[in-house]
Amino acid sequence: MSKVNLKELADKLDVSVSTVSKALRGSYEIGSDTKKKVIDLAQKLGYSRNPYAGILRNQKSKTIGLVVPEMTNNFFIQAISGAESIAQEKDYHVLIYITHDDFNKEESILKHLQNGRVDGVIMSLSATTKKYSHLEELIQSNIPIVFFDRICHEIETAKITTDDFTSGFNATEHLIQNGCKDIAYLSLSENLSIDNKRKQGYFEALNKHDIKINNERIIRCHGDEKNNYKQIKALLQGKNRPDGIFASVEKLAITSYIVCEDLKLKIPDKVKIICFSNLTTAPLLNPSLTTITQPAFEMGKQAALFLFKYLDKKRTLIPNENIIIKSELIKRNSTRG
Amino acid sequence: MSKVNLKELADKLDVSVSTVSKALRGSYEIGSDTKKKVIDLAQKLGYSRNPYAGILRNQKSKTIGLVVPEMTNNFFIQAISGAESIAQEKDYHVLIYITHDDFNKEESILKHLQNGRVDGVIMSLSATTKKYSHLEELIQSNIPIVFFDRICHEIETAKITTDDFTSGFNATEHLIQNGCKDIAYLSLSENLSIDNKRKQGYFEALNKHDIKINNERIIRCHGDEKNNYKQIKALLQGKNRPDGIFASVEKLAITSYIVCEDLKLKIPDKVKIICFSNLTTAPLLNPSLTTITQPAFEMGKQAALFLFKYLDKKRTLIPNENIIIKSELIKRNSTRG
DNA sequence: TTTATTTGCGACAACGAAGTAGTTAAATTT
DNA sequence: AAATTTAACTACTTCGTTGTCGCAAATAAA
Repeated sequence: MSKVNLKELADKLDVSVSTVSKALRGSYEIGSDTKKKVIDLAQKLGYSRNPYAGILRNQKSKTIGLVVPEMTNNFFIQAISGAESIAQEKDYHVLIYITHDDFNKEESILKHLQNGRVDGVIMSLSATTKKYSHLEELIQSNIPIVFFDRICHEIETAKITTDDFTSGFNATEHLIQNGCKDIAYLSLSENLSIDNKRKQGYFEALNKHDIKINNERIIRCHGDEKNNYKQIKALLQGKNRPDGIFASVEKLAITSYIVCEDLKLKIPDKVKIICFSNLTTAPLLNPSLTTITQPAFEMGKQAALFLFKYLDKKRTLIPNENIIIKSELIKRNSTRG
Repeated sequence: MSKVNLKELADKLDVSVSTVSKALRGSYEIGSDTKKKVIDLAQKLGYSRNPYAGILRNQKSKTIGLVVPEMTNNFFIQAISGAESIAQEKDYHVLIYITHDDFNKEESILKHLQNGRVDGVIMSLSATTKKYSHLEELIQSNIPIVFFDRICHEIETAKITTDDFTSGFNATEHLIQNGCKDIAYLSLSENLSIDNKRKQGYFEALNKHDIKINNERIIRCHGDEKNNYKQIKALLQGKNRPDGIFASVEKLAITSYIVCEDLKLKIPDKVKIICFSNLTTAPLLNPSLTTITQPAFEMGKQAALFLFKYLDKKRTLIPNENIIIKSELIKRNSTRG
């Protein structure tokens, strides 16, 4: 820790600690020559305010917590960057916590945050989260939460999402329009509202085009990488494999690509693939991947802006609000008709 | 902030604040029945320790700062994850700061960290950093730094890198062995030791195979995306274009792919590409990308372990130490001979 | 029984900054 | 010249927690 504090400055200048403190924050109570002396010495000795003393005094940590399920997903990286950019502007610090899609970890992290380490939280739910009492407890501890992407409907606050239903619909319709008649949906978790909305969009599109819904085409990819690989392989190697895949998240599309390569299934000839993704290399894949690209950076930014809006007001209860930012369907070769 | 504190518990139980404090931390000084009463009430009222009071008292923030140039690079993401995993184990919190490869931002971030907000820093230098006084100042403020990847030789501390020289050599030799006679090196920044080492390895390999070094083949890709695109395009569209590209970082390889697509240059027939990269989609690119894959997660972990080793000892001066973790050359189609 | 020792707890002083409520002295008004 | 205001500064408390020291009562040793 840096050692020079107000008292040291005060002693050296033969003034009181209060005077130094006030001089440094430019109080009108201090004469301009004293002010100058203080500021000069502070500069010279490299004084720098101890943040924790101020936090204790003011009960504001100037820190927000970012709780995300994983970092190995471009969506979250970009969202984090978006939130971080706003935090830097507002002179806030960002603590990052990763739940690894594990409910217990999520719970323990939120419990850790209850004690005021952060002024507010921006978060995206873990895929295994079904109970929300830990979220309610946090809010009851006067720490506001703003959700983005994997939101929690049950909690009253601001929620930033993309148009999951519409995008799910569009993605599915895009496959249909390119000739798919039998489309599988790769689901990440039934616990997640975004997954359900995307699936609803998928159902709706099938309905519109008079394609019968086949529950066997809903693949629940809840497990780890290996497990997902197995499931997708099982899906694709059967005699009556689907001719289209709609992956609800990036990593499932990647796994599908790998399965197709291993099974020597040509994309898009034998099977077409579309997915929600923010992969920068999507255009460079073999074949280039058709994606629904979410406004991740913007979502992170918006989440931060909403949080700060209420932190500034010192309001802890954020009223319900659903902010929806549109995704974009980018057609590439993996769905070419 | 949560409102129940030690005093409230003490009042309710008719004991002193000290007793409550000690009971909660399981001190031997407190009788077991008192202890139980305190713990039960704390539980019931949802007491949770104010971290900042403790930090102020103990002069330990239990927080480390992670300063990285960017997040849009899988290497850093994985390294961050590695460091974060150790921090979670050690019950430390992680503050993340992004310099965006901007020296001024890096300087201002480090200045912010001088006041003891963090107990230590793990960092990777910005590409535009040439002066190191801000780093020295941080250490003089008793905040230890551990470097990883983009290290600073001028500062005495632990440094985690990969075998950049050898990997650079191997990468270049791999291109040569697959038939390349004229290899360009895409450099990120002359300020970075890793870049220079990789380049030295490149030189060495050229020497070994009696290929004359041509300074025009060192492409300084210092600018933004667009600029890099322009430079790489200029490199590849001339009549005497190189037949191999060694990109020192991931994003330059991506840009090279895009340029090749735009110029209709077949990889690897017309030009072979290899690069340092931790891209998960490298095997799925068109063509699959030969990479030198760095042990990013492990490097982050090691950096954290070294930092904690000295934080535990309360030692602020970390002696010079170079930890080198080997990278792996993964041969794929972009360099097929 | 007297003297040590242990047990169980409380009072109090940090930690560093900030701000309230004084307290002088000088400047201004009456 | 007395009364009032203002300028410039200081003392002290607070934030919540920790830990040292001290103190009494209970227990053990002499």
